[in-house]
Amino acid sequence: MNWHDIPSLLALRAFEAAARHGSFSAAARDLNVTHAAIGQHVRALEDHFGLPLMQREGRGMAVTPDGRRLADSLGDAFGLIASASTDLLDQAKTRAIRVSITPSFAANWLMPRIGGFWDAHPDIEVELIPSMQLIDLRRDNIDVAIRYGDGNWTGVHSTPLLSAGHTAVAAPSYLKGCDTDCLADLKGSRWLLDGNRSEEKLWVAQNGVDLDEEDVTYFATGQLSREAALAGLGVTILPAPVASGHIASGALVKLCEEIDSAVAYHVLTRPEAVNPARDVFVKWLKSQTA
Amino acid sequence: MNWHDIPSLLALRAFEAAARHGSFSAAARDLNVTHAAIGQHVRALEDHFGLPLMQREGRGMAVTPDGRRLADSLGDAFGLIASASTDLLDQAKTRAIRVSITPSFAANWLMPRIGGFWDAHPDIEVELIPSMQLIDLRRDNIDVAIRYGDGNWTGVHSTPLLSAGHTAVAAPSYLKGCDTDCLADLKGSRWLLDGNRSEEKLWVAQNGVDLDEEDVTYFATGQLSREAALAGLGVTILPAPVASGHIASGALVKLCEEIDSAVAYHVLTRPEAVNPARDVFVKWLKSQTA
DNA sequence: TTCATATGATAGCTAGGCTAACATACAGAA
DNA sequence: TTCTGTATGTTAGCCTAGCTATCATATGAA
Repeated sequence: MNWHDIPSLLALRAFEAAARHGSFSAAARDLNVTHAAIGQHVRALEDHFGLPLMQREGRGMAVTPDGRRLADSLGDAFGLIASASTDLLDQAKTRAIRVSITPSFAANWLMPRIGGFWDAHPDIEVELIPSMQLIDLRRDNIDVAIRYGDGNWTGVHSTPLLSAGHTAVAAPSYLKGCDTDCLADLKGSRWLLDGNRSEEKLWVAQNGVDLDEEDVTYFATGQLSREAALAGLGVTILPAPVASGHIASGALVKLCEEIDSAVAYHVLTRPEAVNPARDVFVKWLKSQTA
Repeated sequence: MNWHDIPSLLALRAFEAAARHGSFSAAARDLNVTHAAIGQHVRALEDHFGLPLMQREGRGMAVTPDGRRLADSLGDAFGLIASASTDLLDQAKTRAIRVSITPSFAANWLMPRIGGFWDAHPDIEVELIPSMQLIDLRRDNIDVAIRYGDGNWTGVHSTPLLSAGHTAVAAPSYLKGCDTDCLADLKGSRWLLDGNRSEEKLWVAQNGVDLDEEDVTYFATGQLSREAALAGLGVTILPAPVASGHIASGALVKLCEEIDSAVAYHVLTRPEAVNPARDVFVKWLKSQTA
């Protein structure tokens, strides 16, 4: 396709609108520009083709036979473009929004609540994608990601969803009635920690417990350390939203909780991506923590 | 047609080229932009539609099924636009170029020569439009105008074609052998002048003849005054190119001629209008005065 | 004649489109 | 395995195509 002989697509669009309306002013209103812009485009096309396309007729403009032929072809072409665009937008509206969440957050916070979203929005399908890492929203085609941290990530828009201070918990069977007021009271316990979470070790150290002098077992994932605690094997540390579910069910007991934590669960999105359904879901997420 | 839901036409063009080539770099070469421009456009479209359109595949890019559907529609649409544009350009190439000339210039300078142009360029049709006034090239759909004056017109490109100093002439039958060296020698003659040409009166006055003391008849048009002179009724003043034809035929005798005149015949065009045939004709016009 | 609404013309503004430059990734040749 | 050519990814910053604002003239209805 030799684009050299084809004039400005914006000029062609302006001309097609002017020809369809028989008026520069009406075309301007249609395209949200001034009549001057339409006029300039049409003149430029007449210069490019070396033929008059429209001419004055009273207050409006009449299309010449040459102009009529061009306008008809352009109408067909832009009609195809409009149809293809609309079809794709409709298709995008029907696809599930892809949400990346950590497995623990999904199990303990989101799943218990997602039924409410489905009830309220049966027209919006949500595809939950468990993932442990911070992903690339664009490359991985993710609409929303929920991640635990300080929210200071580049390239995405992040808003805090809910606070997630560290919480020390253990199974009732492990505690056997032991009383605790602070982390230091837990000295001598068996610690079950996620080897990846240096923040947890820091929190414990900052609260009077030297982990180097404690009985600590490090697990490859937080899920494994959590399951070990649920089995009554010792004390573990969970983010508050994850812990709350287990505590409510009585499977774990809250021993000590971090107040005013800098870390939280955040909602990550790409604002340049237009997606109304994604926006509805994010709004619902935030309504669950109000 | 709701243009609000339709993304940038330039972005759609970039995407169609990338899809057709399976490569940002090849599309860039096709459209004479950088691969970065293509990449940005495709990403912007993916954000607009909320769907991936192309994805990495080794060194090139593969089109997704959604992208393929869009690309096919765009290919059809841009094909229509290309066809319509090319057809109109071809049509413009075949139409006659419209040349506006004054009747006297046509009769005395152009018509004796135009046969040479037709012989050299049988493929270019020239439509001669006699007109007395300076016209609006665009409004009147004129490709070339040839006009007499100082060339200082706004809104058009003018280049001098041939000098056109004033020339005093009379029929041999009127002169009856009278000898002249300058205009002053013509005192006492009957002057036949175009009432519209104040420049001619000025020239005569500047060369020693007070027309207020002469026998002067003013005509409504230059043609009438010229025909009166051809009939032997007196002395008239013509632009040199108009006079030269009559002098060569012996119908008129040159009495006195203006040297280094500021006025000339000029070729007027609109450079913003693209028209190769017009350019060929203008080039030929200038070759006739080299 | 007056008034509303059209197009014509153009100086000047601005943001969409692009480039330049540097990055990483892929694939084939040596 | 290494090197090289060529692909895409990213982004700061430039710039001109596209537009607006403004004032002009022209048209047609009241």
